[in-house]
Amino acid sequence: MVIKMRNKYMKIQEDLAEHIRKGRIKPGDLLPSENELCETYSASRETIRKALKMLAEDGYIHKVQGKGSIVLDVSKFDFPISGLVSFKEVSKKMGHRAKTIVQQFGKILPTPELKSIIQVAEDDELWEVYRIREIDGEKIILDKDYLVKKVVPYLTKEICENSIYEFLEGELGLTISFAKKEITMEEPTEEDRNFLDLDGFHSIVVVKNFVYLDDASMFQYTESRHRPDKFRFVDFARRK
Amino acid sequence: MVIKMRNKYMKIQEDLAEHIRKGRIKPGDLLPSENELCETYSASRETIRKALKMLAEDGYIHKVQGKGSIVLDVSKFDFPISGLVSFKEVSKKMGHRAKTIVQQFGKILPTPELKSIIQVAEDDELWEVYRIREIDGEKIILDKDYLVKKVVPYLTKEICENSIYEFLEGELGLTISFAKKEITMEEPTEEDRNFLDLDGFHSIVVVKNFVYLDDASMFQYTESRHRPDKFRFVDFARRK
DNA sequence: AAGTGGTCTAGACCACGCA
DNA sequence: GCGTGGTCTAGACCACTTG
Repeated sequence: MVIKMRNKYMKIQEDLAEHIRKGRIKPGDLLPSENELCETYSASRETIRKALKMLAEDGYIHKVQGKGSIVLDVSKFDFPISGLVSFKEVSKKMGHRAKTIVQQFGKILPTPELKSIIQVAEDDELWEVYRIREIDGEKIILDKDYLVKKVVPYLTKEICENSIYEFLEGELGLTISFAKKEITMEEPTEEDRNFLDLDGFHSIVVVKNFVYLDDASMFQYTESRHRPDKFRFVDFARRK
Repeated sequence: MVIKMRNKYMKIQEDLAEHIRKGRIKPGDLLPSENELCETYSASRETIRKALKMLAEDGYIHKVQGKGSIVLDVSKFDFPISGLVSFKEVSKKMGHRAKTIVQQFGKILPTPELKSIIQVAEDDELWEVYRIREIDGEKIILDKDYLVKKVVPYLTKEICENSIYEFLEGELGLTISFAKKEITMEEPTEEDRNFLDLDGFHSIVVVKNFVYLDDASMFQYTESRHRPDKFRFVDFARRK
């Protein structure tokens, strides 16, 4: 178990989520009222509400004033790949035979283009890593990573073959806090054609990822270039 | 002004957001501490925290325990088209000369495929609306909408030429509460080729939208088919 | 009218960053 | 050790849905 549950409201959230996933409370039904949950978990109402708010954000329930919390059909919202999820996490979920090939690994000085994307000085070195993701024997994704060396002083090819994220968070103790993601379509470049099994495809899905640390400084830029047939992005949105 | 600000925490959130947007507090700076803000706004700490939480979710600030709330560079996060945004809202923002052509309008009985997507009975009629979106004279997007007639008893071609969302929320008083969005790439169909200016493009970005009402029942399914060169999706994500 | 969720308060203690 | 944000409490009143 990776997820720690030090806090009361997290435990409550996990417990309720478990109930919903296991189908002990059925979609369409109402959750017990907040006051009832206060008694069940021996917690104050604000604490219960915090747990319910997280469940709502994750698409487990929907709250209606004066009525209650409606349980949603979680099975409908399969594979919410929204948010920050690394390839390793995704491929684990999908159960595919996935493989990563580190195609390029080294240090570079920022090109003018990179300098405008990541906010770094002229002489701030960057790690440049190209990784090819193979699923069921086909080269599907090309990941181009750029990391600020000042923040990540140490990196090896072996680490890149596993998960860079795991290394950064586990070994280096860095806290990745938020990211901006941008999805567009592009013509495949020469590079794409060389590294990927593009067959007859005439376009590439480009996911640009701007990753920030806890102190709100950007330290990583990733360009994920996907063969279009294997790409899928799911998002759960609430109207404000 | 569309947004109502009945609540204290919303007013505080709006006020702080305004300060940040106007640059009165600069990116990288810290917001006043929560206790200071309590005094400034004569509010309790939980109320201030609720306002700050919303600012954090919208990407205005980033909170660090023991340190404070760092102001982010909002101008970096341009066009957050994430969430539920209708074509009319988007085209207004973009300032493009946009036009909508209602290509098809009528009532149908659900095909087996539609029945499995929207949960409706065999004899529940659906509105079927095809709309073509023209930007700068080019046919870029094909929107295929299916709405449950039991929920939307009345609809006209004229309404579809404007915004269906505005009509549903304004006139009918329906509350759209959440949606699941799915982005994939497909080969263009015969339909796509007929209705859109596809030129040499060999793929189509398909955005499937499953829209739910306040009572957690699905009432609309929309398939938005975009020419790939004009497509862009932006998402702001936080690591949990 | 009763019960639900939504907002707000005042106060307490904890975990973390920094000097 | 101080000040920061993070969690939790108990109680109050409001807004909304339903019988």
